[in-house]
Amino acid sequence: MRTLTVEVMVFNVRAGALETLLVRGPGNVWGLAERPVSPGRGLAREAEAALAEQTGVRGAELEQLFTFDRDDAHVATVGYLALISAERHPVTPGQDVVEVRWFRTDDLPDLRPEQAEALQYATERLRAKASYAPVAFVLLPDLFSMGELQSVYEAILGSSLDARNFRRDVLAAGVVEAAGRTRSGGPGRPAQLYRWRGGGFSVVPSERRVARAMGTDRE
Amino acid sequence: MRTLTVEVMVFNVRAGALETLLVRGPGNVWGLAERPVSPGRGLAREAEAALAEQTGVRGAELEQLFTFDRDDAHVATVGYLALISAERHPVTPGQDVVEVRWFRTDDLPDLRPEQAEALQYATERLRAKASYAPVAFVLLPDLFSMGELQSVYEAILGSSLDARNFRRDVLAAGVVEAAGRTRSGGPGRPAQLYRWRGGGFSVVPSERRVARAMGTDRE
DNA sequence: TCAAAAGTGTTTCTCTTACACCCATGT
DNA sequence: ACATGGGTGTAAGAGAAACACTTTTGA
Repeated sequence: MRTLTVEVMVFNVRAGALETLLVRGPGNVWGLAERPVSPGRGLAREAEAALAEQTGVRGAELEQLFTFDRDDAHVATVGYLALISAERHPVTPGQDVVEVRWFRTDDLPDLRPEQAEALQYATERLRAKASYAPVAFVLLPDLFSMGELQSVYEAILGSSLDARNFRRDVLAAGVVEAAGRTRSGGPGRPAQLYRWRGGGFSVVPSERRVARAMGTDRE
Repeated sequence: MRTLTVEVMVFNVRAGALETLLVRGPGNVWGLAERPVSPGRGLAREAEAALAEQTGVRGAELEQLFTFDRDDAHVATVGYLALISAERHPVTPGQDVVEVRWFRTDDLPDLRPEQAEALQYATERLRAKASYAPVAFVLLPDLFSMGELQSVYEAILGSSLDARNFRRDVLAAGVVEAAGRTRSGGPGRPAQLYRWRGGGFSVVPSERRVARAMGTDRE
């Protein structure tokens, strides 16, 4: 009696590109982490469970996206959106899962058309969300440079930002504080490091709107 | 086996106030139009059916809002939002319905707490929607004055707008055309009448954003 | 003649964007 | 030396908000 399921669309940013987490089941077909809903447990809880069971990812922030029609036996599915750092959340295939892998969002394997559509919608919502909620901090380590912060936003928004405006607006928004340290590491001048300060993390956006959104409380 | 239901939150503007349509069932308790979902019919279709059966309202534009957790027997409910003109849509109680009535949104009867919460959320979403979608035209007759258009927006947004800015921005957006007639009727100088021209109808909004939003296509 | 709604432009301020050069390190 | 990313300020244009008075009707 699988009348209702949940499914989870998970995103990450790596090397300046947006990535999606998919699972490959016994049928050798890639798809989203999903799970039938049992009464009394709460939809968000079920979505967390689906994600934990099938990919090993725990503790992600989930946001309900949309409830999609499905076929006759499987009436509907409630889609959830999550944004996590791949480094902090190693994935391990659960039972009934052959493989779990990140795919670049612009280069996905074949998916069932409903899921491809749902992912398309999720990408749009994630972009919109970046302009009103401080979405990037879950993806970054505790200390990060302005350049890293900016490139996370560029990957999510799919467009490039002006570094001077970005820096000015982020600092003016006061959502970030200088850690007082710098990091040399690679080539180029060492970067000042920042840490995020603020309570929590959580449409054609401007740079200032992105910056202001970083100060918004979760949801 | 009522695992999934739909429920419909319907709004209207009358006398400058936002109103909500509620139904009173056999238990003498007020609530939203709702209905269990049968497999294979589509959620939006079911929501339309719930509204038609219980209130007699047909042909409303419905937008999916959110899927809410419910109790154990009744796992979840998918909430839909509709905005209709009370004048154009007379209500008639359906079978199993004792009474159907409009209530001012700021003066609702006792409702089950989940439904009161859902309505609260729907009101916020309606306000947000007014700033990006041309929401008011479903509420107005074919010919209407600037003042009427403005007061519909004021009721939805819950705040007052500057008449000069509103007029300028609405005309500049080109979503409305002068009908060439005026209407005397009440006290005050007769108003120029306008009709809406544009394809279809369908967050802290400014007056210009409201005006621009009137030109947006459905959804 | 009074109350009530309609109509009409301008100004100020803020927000947004575009834009070029020098600095500090690793190789 | 050179390649690479870091760091700094200003100016011009678009968008947003505030604002007061005259006009036309019904009562």
